[in-house]
Amino acid sequence: MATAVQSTGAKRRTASKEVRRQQLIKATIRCISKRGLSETTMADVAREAGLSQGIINLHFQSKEKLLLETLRFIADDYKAAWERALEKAGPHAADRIKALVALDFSSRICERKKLAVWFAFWGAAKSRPTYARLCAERDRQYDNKMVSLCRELAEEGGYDLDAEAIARGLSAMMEGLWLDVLVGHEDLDRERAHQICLKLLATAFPHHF
Amino acid sequence: MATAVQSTGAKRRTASKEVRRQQLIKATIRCISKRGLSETTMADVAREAGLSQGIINLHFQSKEKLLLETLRFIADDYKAAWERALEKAGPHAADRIKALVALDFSSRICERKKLAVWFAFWGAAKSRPTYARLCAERDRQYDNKMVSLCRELAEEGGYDLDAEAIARGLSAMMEGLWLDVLVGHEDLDRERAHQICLKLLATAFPHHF
DNA sequence: TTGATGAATGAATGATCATTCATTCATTGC
DNA sequence: GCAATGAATGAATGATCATTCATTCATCAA
Repeated sequence: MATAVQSTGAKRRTASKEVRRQQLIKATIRCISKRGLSETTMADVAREAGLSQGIINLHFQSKEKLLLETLRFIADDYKAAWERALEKAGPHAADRIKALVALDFSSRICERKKLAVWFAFWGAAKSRPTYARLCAERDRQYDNKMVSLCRELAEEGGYDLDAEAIARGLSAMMEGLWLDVLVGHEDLDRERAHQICLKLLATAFPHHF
Repeated sequence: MATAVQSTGAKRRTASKEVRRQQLIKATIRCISKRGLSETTMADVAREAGLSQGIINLHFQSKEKLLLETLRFIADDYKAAWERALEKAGPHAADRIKALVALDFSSRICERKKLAVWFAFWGAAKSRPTYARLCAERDRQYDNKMVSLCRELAEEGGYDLDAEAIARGLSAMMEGLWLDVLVGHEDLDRERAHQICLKLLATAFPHHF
């Protein structure tokens, strides 16, 4: 049985499971960012993907599972992005922190479309333990990395401060700035938000930023 | 025509418009924090308030209007709380900033029930311009106050830093920490979150914190 | 006491939506 | 070609929900 992934873009009416699932998840992201999480219907997603009504239940069994897979997808996407950013960055802790901050305000990550999806899920997290678990896991891995980088920099630079507090504060600040970018604040664009984070780093690690 | 507000707690079957509206808004907050925004039905709210099906349409015309009034209510409540906190605080900028930060992590404001409501609305904001406008307005007033306090402190203390960046960064950090408190992070409670903010202030304004 | 006013009820209505499934269609191995 | 396999369709179903409104009930002024 051939489960090989078909090359995209073909006009085949049938495609492999994996191709269809990706296609539907991406359509879901577009719908959520346009309409919101609860206003997104199965029919919307199917139409957005150019497919028929029943297709989602065929591939995901239920709407709930589609939404979960969508959350998993953007979480994995984000994780892959920061891991790649760390690979590209130099070996020095300061550069690595700089790379993570720059990534969070890059056009690839900090676009209103994607932010809308994150906050849609965060907003539903309290009453959906499954979402909360996934989101918490994402945060945990990222925060751990940030904490260890800040510790490294503090030690290496001879700074006397609570590195864990700085790291967690920085992570939180970035999420808060995302919210500000999303919710309005015409005077707060990605550039300015990025600057604000660098200012925090400059007061904490004056020799390095 | 008597529009006087009835004393609360009475067992009268009928009550003034204002009393009923408050009662329904508070029931809505409880429902949203339990069930989530979109999972909250009119029947849920009416039941939670101990009243009948049709009551909400009688007092608010539509579900949409009920939700809007609920958002307006918690925004006003928050604003009143920080204005009161400022009145109680001393005249010095450092004390006033300290009071605002303490408030955000007080049990009265930083409880998962209320945070859940805030994030439910923020999560829907992208696709509901009316929510976004209300939320943005809340932030704008608060941020302005915080910026002017940080400027004052910077000047008074002879600090050489971008006071606006510190202020906006601090506001954002508090929102981000709320999210972390809400979404999981067993190791992050209100106390620890409060500490983290104070650490930021201590690195920015070392003579005052 | 009575009649008028308006608050409150809850059964009925109709709209929206997730889900199902009988059927159609494309692909592949023989 | 010719099954056989499984992807895709979309009309039909049933559940959930906001909203309506005819009716009941409480209050108060005369």
